[in-house]
This record gives sequence, structure tokens and C-alpha cells, in this order.
Amino acid sequence: MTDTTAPHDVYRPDLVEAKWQARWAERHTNEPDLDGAARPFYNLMMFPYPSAEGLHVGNMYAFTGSDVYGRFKRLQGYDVFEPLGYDAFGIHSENYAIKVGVHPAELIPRNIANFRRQLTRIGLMADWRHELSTTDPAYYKWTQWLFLQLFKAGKAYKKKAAVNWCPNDKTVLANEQVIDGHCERCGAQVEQRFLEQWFFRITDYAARLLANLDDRSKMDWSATTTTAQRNWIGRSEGAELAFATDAGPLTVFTTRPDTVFGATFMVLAPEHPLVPALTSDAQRAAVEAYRAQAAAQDLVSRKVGDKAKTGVFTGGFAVNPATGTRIPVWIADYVLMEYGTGAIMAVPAHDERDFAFATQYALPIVRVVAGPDQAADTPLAGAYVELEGARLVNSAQFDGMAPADARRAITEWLAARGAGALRVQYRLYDWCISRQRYWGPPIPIIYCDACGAVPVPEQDLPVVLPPIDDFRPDDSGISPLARHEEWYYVPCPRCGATARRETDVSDTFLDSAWYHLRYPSTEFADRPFDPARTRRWCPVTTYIGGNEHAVLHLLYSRFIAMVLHDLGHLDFEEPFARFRAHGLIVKDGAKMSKSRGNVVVPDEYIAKWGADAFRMYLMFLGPYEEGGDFRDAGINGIRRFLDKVWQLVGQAAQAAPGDEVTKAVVAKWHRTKKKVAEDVEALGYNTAIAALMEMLNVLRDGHVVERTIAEEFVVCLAPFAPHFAEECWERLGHETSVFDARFPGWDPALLVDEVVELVVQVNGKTRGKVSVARDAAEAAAVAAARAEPGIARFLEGQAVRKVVHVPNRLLNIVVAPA
RNA sequence: GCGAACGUGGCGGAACCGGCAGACGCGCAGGACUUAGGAUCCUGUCCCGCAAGGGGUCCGGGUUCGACUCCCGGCGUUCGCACCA
Repeated sequence: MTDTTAPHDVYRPDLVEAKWQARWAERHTNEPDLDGAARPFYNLMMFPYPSAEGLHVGNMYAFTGSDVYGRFKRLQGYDVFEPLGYDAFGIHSENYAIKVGVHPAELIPRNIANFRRQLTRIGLMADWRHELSTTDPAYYKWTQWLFLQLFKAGKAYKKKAAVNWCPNDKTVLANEQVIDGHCERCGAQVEQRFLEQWFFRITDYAARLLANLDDRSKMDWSATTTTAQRNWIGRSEGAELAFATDAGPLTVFTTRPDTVFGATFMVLAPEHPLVPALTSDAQRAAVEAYRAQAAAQDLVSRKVGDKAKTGVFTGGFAVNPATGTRIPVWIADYVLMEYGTGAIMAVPAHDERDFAFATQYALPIVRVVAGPDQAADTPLAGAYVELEGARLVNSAQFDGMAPADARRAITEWLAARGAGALRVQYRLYDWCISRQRYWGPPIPIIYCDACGAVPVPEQDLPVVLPPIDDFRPDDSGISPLARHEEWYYVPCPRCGATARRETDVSDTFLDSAWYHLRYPSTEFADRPFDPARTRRWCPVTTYIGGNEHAVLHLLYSRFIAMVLHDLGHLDFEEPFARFRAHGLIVKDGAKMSKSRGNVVVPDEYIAKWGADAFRMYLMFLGPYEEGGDFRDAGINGIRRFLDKVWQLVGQAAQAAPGDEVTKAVVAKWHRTKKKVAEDVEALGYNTAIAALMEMLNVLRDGHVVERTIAEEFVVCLAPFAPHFAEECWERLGHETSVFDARFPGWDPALLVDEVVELVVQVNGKTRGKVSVARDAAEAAAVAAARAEPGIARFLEGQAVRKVVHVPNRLLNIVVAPA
């Protein structure tokens, strides 16, 4: 080392960061008073799934952004609670455990220890007293309790449902595990099976879940997230219409009752219960073959959009309630049993799918809507779906009506004849929470031959997941737990007879749907969440997380909170008062994933540059809510910045009290403080950092370093570079944490300089600038501009037509030849 | 197909309510200090032009004294949802 600067002027993140992490732990710096906090602020980040690979840069980005915000709130005087935990149950862990041949119960604690090390290293303001893992019986006891509350309230039920089944791995697959109709792991063709599954009645809450999205008093969320939820819930207004058949009335849902006169055939989902009754003897063999083929398909490829339409005529007929015509009934897999009534009236003239189907099978097409310049018999090249200026044709007394008016009129007309009703339909399905796997909380139900499905009594919770070695799923289609008789057979809690446990475990999303309620109350063994604690800290003040959870996790959490509210356990129904979606950090344009081999591990960067430089660099990459591509070019710039601040603090620490700075520097500083505070509040971290860099450049430009400014500067920097700021703060003579300081205020009177530069334009083109006194009048500004030769030459021989004066900013002189 | 976001130097990005386009950083170029520099410091860095000046925010129109910003029409990228009746 031949460094010529004094040793104390070299900033050493390797020593400083460890020092402060130890001190924060010793001094309980990050632990708010959960029972007495006067200004509670619950700052939540999405807890990670503790993978074997450790946290990647994307995780760090998410956590750091949330931590910056939490630390900023702390500096504003809030009692910030920033807990962390692990979403450690689930199929990821289990599959990985199977792959490496180590039991997940052994693997997970190892991974958690590594995560905790990384999370500590990056310098999060985490309250480790309240760390939790969803795999801890003390946690999932209450996940099971939650299930029981829903069960008792009639919000949990069991029904047969289609699942993806891999005949080779002999297991149920999630939709994401099916690639092109094949198992992602073994490549075998996936089939459909019908299994008994537990569901939660989230559809009962569809209307409320949707309505609250617009209620700012309950939830202030990123627009991208509310939009995603709105689409997911998928509200459609339409009508339910009844078509008479020999097998009884056949009900359909349609958003276009105005086109009922054009319904020339009907299509049922292959699984529709009325299919056997409608099928003629002549068609029975073909219908059965088609149904079998549909059942053999996996759920994913069944729903792929562009594939050719297929179907079979059942031989049965229905009567169009509007026209009285007999129309054929078909089955086709483009009609889904899960949506609407599982049956449609097909209007080929005005629906693209029906048009394709009718063309394929030479079914009649009748136009009932015509465009502004079309006759009732203008031939159709495809489905006519335009509504603008359209009117009904071939629709008896409704001819000439606009489709929007006809919807109501026709539905009412049919309703009067007992064949229709207005109805709202949602796209949302009930939430299937059953998993025929091992690594999850056992669903707390006992089956008794005499008593049926009996809930496990609450005092018997938790139903502990037994530590079995053969946790692999097998071909039975039931959970591995069923193979363990000592666990499986249990006395019925109601009658005492030998009964059997439910062997399914619950979905990981149930674990994460209530973790925010547990954090403040982790030390209470006898209740899921303490009422007083919950009242003080919940709902979550600010939740920052990835938009990949915009629908599932965030919607399920809202649903669970709503149910708990209705059952009297919570006095709010929306769990996250404010939610902000951060952007995604990608690498080379693609999402980071192990299979792509583009995962960036943060540890080496942190080791090389320090946690603070790395944190700041991530926050400086671009707008936090947009994310971006990770590259390491430029992290050096942040390090340089910190080194310069370090030197500045060194100068300030030695500055004499009487040293004064110019008014221009003071004004710049007040503008900077204002900008940093406003930008951080809006998650504009990149521009907040840029503002501090700009200020630093001003301070370094030969100005005296005033102690007050240096101290305030360090506080402004603290949310981004907490260890660095602590060390600077100490160096400036403070004995307490910089996070016990207050974020500096600013004086509105000092924001504008006494002399301002005015941009002068002639006919909208910038021709120069002049210095004028602040708030100078227009006449004075024009005079100053005319006095400037470079500007005056453009005014020579010209008549002034108009002057536009924006005080302290711009002067535009509009001229024309005299 | 539907929905949402976006398009600015070599790169990441900035620009409040319509008011100096390119802040801040990276990179690059030149210089200083050095045995050395991949450290540090200084200067420069949208394009054309010696200059005066001109052009410039995906493309084409429009509104305006003035447009990256607003309006109309294209093109392109990214992300959701996707046979939802």
C-alpha cells in the first residue's frame, strides 16, 4: 500500500459493516416497542422461499428497496417494525429434497441459516425477535386453525376436481409443471384425473374483493396490481338464458343476450352432466369417444387458444327461446365446465369461436347484428363483433335496436316467459387448497365412517407432520402420509371409533396468506395473533413486493383477511393498506432462474464492494418500480461516491464552528433535502441518490464544508447506506445511532436563489440566458434580455408581437418583421 | 386475441403542471500526478459545422408563443391474462 492519504481517510466497509451489524444486535436498534409504540409503522416485505442456492440479486433488490423505505420512515420518527421470515413449505422444497436425496426437514433449516446470514449481511433493519418459518409447528398450528375457522363457517368444502396427473412420476402436477402437455420432470404425457379436493369459497367474495380495489380508504395499491386483480376476478355482466330440451332445461350464460335470435346451435362442455341424457343412440359411441379423449388431455393444453376446434353432435336438440326453432346440441372441448354453466348458445355470426366451429362443421350462420352500412343480409366473412353504430336485424320486434339496449330488452322479454335473467358472472374460481404431497401442513380433518368429515378439535392442534423417510408421492394419488398407519388411523374426535386422517396437505399460498398477522405476535403460543398487537400494527402500513404475486398471494391474503373480519377476528378487512409493486431485476433480458443459468449471486459483490455500495448500486440502477437488467458496470461509481462523502465528513469533523457557506449552497442543500425526501417517499430511489451526488459535487467544488450540512447529508444517505452512515455519524461525534436522528426538514423560503437564470427564447428558440433578481417583473426581464448582445441581435428590426414570461424560469419574445 | 406499461446519447437513466432535452452515473477521449496505473484528480463527451448556426426524444400528422410531455394515425418492445361464452 502506497496510498498517500491518511489512514483514517480510507473507508473500510469490511470492518465497518460487521461492526455496526454487531452493534445493532447488541443495542436492539432494530426492535421497536411492539406494545407501546406511539407511531407504529408496519413495513412488510415478501418473505422468501429458502432455496438451496441462497438469495439472488433479485431478492436483494426487493428487500433493499423495502428496507430503504422502512429506514426512511424510521428517520421520520415512526416506530418501524420490519420483520422477516421464510415461506419454507411447498413443492419446490420437496422436489429439491427428492432430487438431492435429503429430507426437507433437514434441508430447510440449513437453507434458512444461509438466508439469515445473507439477510444480515446486506444490512436489513430486521427485527429478528419476530422471525418465523411456515414449517414451524408453532406457526402451522395456526394455519390449521385457520382452515378450521373456514371449515366451520362453511367456507371450506370438498369436491371432485380435475387435476394434472403424471402417470410416470405418479403425482399430481401444478399447471406450471406441465410443459406442452408433458411432465416438466420426466417428459411423460400428462393426463387428467378427478380427485377429491378441498376448496375455499373465494368466489363468494368476488364482488367485495373487486369493490374494495376502488376504495382508497381501505387500500392504496399500485395501479398495475389492482388492474391485474380486476382482470383475474373477471367480472362479466350478462344473462342466464334457458333452452328447453327433452332432457330438461339447459341453462347458458351469455354476455350477448342481444344475439339470441342468431343462436343456431348449442355447445356443451364434454363433462356437462346433461350430455348422456341428450345423446341419441346413434351418436352415443362417438360422444363417448370424444368425452374420453377430452378427459385424457391435460388441463393446460386443453386451454391453449389457437388450436383447431373439434366437437361431436350429440343427436339431441334444444329450442331457441327467442325463435322457437329446434337447434342441434353439440359437445366441444372449447367450452369449459368451470366457467359459466358449462354450456353456451352458439351465435356463429357474432362470436369468433362459434364462427370457426360452425364453419368447420357446416352449421347454419344467421346474422342478427348489422353495422351502420350493412344490410340485414350482407354476407359475413367472419364473426361481426363491432358494436359501434350497430343495430339488430332478423330479430323480430327488436330489429333496429342498438345491441346495448337490446341486451336488457331481450333479457326482460325472455324473463317474462320464464327463460332468462340478468346475471353477473366472475372468472374467479374457488381456491383449491389440497395438495397430495408431503411437505406442507396436514389438513386438520378426520374421516369417520359414522360421523363423516370431522374437524380436529382446536386443542389437538397442531396436527404434526410426521417425520417420515419415504415422503415421495406414489401412484395411489393420495398423499404419502396415507402409508403411515400409526399416523393415518386415529380415533374419531366425535364418537371415538377408529377413523382416518385427511392425508392431503394444504397449499403453500395458505401459509403465506396470513403470515403478516403472525409477525407481531410470534411469541404468543396460545393464539394466532394477539388482539392488542394486531390492533396496533395491522393492517400492514406499507407492503412492497413483486408483481408476480399480484393475483395469487395478494388476492388470497385479502380473502383470508376478509373471512377473519367477518368471523370477528379482525376489525379490518383489507390486510395491506398500501401496496407498491417493485420492478423485476432481470439478467440479459431474462428472468433469473437456475435453468437459464443466469442467476447472479450477490455474495461476491458484497464481499468486494461492501453491502452499502451494493445496496446503493441496486437502488441507482433505475426506477425502483420498473426494475431493469442487472450488470455490474457502474458499481465502482457508487464506491467512488461513498469514498468522497467519507472525505467530506472527515473535513467537516474538523471544521470550525464559525465556517460559513454561501447562500447559493444553502439554497441548493434545501432543494436537495426536499427532493430526497419526496423521491424516497415515491420510491424514486435512483433520482434521490442522483440528487445527493449532485449536492456532493457542489460541496466539493471549493466550498467550505459546514458541519450541519455534513450531518444532514449523512442522515439523508442513511436509508441507502446504513452502515456507512452510522460510521460517519460516529465520526462526527455522535454516540447514538444515526437512526435515532430525524430526517432533516427544509425551509421553503430558501429553495429559490436570490439571483436566477432566465432562459430567453425568441420565437420559441433558445437564444441565451440572463441573470435577474428572483421574481423579477416581466419588464425588467425583457430589459435584461435586450441588454444581452447575443439576444438583442435577434430582436433587431423586429416588432414584438407577444411576450411570454414564466417567472424565474423563462422568457419567450415573439416577434415578426417590422 | 384482450389488458397494462413503455420507446430519449455508446450504455443505465433524468426532465415538476406543456417551459434550457440528455441531470446523475457508467463508458470513452485528452491531460495531471506517478517506477507503474485497472488507483486518484482535472477537462471534454447528442449529431453536423472552423464558426455563426442548424438538426435532434421510434415514424407521420395536429394543437400551442413553446411539445420527450397533450391529441389523432402507424411501427416496435416488454409484462400480465388467454377458447371466460
